[in-house]
Amino acid sequence: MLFSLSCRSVPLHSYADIHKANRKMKSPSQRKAVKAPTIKDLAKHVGVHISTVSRSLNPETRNLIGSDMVKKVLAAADELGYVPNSMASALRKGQSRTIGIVIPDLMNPIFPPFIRGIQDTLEEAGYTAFIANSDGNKDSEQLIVQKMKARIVDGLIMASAVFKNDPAIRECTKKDIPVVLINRDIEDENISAVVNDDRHGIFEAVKHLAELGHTRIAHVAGPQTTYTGLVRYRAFVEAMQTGDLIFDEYLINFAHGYSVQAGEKAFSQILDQKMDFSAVIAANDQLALGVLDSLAKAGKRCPKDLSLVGFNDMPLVDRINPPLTTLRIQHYEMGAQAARILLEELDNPKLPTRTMMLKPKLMVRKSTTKNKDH
Amino acid sequence: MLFSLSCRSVPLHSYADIHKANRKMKSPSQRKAVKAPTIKDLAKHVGVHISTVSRSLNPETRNLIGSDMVKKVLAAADELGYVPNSMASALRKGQSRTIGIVIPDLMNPIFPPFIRGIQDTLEEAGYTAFIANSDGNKDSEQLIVQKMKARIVDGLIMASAVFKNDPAIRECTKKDIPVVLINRDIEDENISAVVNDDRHGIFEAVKHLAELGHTRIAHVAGPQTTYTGLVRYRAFVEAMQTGDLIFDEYLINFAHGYSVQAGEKAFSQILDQKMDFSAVIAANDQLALGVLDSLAKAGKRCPKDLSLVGFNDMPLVDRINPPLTTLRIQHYEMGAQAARILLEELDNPKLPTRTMMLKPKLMVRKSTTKNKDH
DNA sequence: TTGAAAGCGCTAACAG
DNA sequence: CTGTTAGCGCTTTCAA
Repeated sequence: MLFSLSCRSVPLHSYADIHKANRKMKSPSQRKAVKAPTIKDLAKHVGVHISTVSRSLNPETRNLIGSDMVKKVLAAADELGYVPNSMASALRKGQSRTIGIVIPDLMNPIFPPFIRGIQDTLEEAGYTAFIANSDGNKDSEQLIVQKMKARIVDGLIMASAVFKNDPAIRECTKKDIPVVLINRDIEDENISAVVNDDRHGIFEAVKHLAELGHTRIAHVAGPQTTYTGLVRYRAFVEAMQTGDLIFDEYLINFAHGYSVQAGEKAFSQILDQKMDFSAVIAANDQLALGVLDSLAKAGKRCPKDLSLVGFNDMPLVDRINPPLTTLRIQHYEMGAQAARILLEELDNPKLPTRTMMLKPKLMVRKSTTKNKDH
Repeated sequence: MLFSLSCRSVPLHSYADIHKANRKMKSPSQRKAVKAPTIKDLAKHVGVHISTVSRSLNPETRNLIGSDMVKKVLAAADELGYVPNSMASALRKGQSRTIGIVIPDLMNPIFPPFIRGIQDTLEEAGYTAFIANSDGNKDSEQLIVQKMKARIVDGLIMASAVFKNDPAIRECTKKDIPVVLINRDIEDENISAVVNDDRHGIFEAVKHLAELGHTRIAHVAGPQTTYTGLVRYRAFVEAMQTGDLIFDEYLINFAHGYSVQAGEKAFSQILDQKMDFSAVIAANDQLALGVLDSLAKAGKRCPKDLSLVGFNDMPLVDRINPPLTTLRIQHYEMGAQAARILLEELDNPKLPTRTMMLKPKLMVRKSTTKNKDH
């Protein structure tokens, strides 16, 4: 009953708090209905015991029952429109065939493909998912996990894991409910994860720019509190220190969030330094859009005055002006993999955890071009 | 220092930190399954009967219990980390505080805001949602509804209702489980719906173009098997037959789906007729993108040679080339309204059904301009 | 104000 | 092969 999976306001952790939050709940309605037939009705209709019906209905135990009996039961089920009550079954079996997905925000375009990948994979295994939005809030994330557990989810896929010391995750590992991280790896717990190979992506971007003759490359980094922000930043530094590139830490600035505005602000500050550089790699597409805005305000143009590479390949960035060179992440496939791993761990809890890394693909478009000063 | 520039209020995490954390990591075998405490454990811990605990926990029945008792129980619940098993409660109460959402495809960018609106509203009432994708398939939709009912959802919000004679919907009304339609109204059943005012939107678009001097306007219509496709088409015809506009049915062509490709094909066929027109309204943004592609292939340019209006205001269409004039739908608000209506019907099953219409807003951008031939 | 007891619908031993 | 029985964890009469 205490249920609300997405929480944006005040952090609430105690049991009492949860109930307080729900006090405005409406009173239950007595909906009169043609109440759904139960297994009992079915049994009566066929003239056998309910356990016979149960066994006939379950493919795993069907072999225990005479095939003509099975046929009769199935026919009756069809006739009455019987649908088993999965709550009852879940209660009895102690597993709900439900998993929880925690993401920061469904409206962020990178998440729908993740989720679709998860859902499609889960569905084949007869599982369903609850989706909750944490809005990047550590506290609400913890509350969500609590509520997910109330729903007795069999497992969890988290895309919003805070980088380190995530209490929500600890909560799960403690109770031994399997968790798979997606898009974020965490190193202080023993948990499986599916991540994009950010390092590879950044190296690809740098290589691409280097081949175009760029040597002085700036980086609008993401918040270093996020996995992607940190990993891409580190990869950038590493990549720039190889080959004939000129690494200059003053060409790096950190955005305060993954928004267009944050990108614009961060890049403006780089621009204000009046330093020499001919290309920039943004930690994601949103930031890249901000770079574009900042550039426009400075009266400069992309790619003529500056080459730009994004990260994510969000929908429509191939049609903006100029079409953005960026790294395409296998979002859907990552979701599917995460689901697969979770399913396996559900099946065999003693399985060792693993981290799977999928490579992104550089989509070369019009926002990058040869360095003319070269 | 540049680095500090990026800090939020949260501390930075470096790899060094992580390794440090790693070293003191517990071995995986230490993960013990501590099975969640039940109400029984709680009762034992406090030394009272489970029904006392149940009553103390539930705000509705809490008044029946001594306030010091309540306090003790709550404290114990907190201490043990007790989270009630909502399956058990659902089973007992015959109501799950869960609702189902059926959409064609989560990856279609118009749906996430719908869902977020629904989720946020539901959350306040202590409800959660299951989301299922029907991929526009009538059969899978019906299957989904069946599964949802197995999950004992208390109600349903459907965005994928086939326009007419939807068996899935009939199934629900038959069983008296409340349904709210979103983005699609249905005429042969008595069901509440929340829709965008498509007619208003099309009229706004036509008016806008008329004011720019366009008189011959084409329409790339959506599939007439969909609610939006049909309603927008009809509105277009109606709008064109008022004022000084020149209506010509040969300037209308129907796309076979809501995809870019379908839009391109449909518009190419209009173009092939070599007729005179200076503007086009596409039934949605995807189709509008197709129009842009078709136009480019024909060596013409927007808005110089043709003004274009889309529908939906998808993310980033304001940044494509040219920024698309389109109609912004209140997706999030529609979702919230649908949830509100469902909640009310859940609360009071005898409530008369209603249809709510939200007005879209014309976002004038660069894809429309004055008709120079005028 | 609290306790006892009866299930919600289903599954899984254990018998026959 | 099929029936009996005992719950899963919780809510809710009905008693006390």
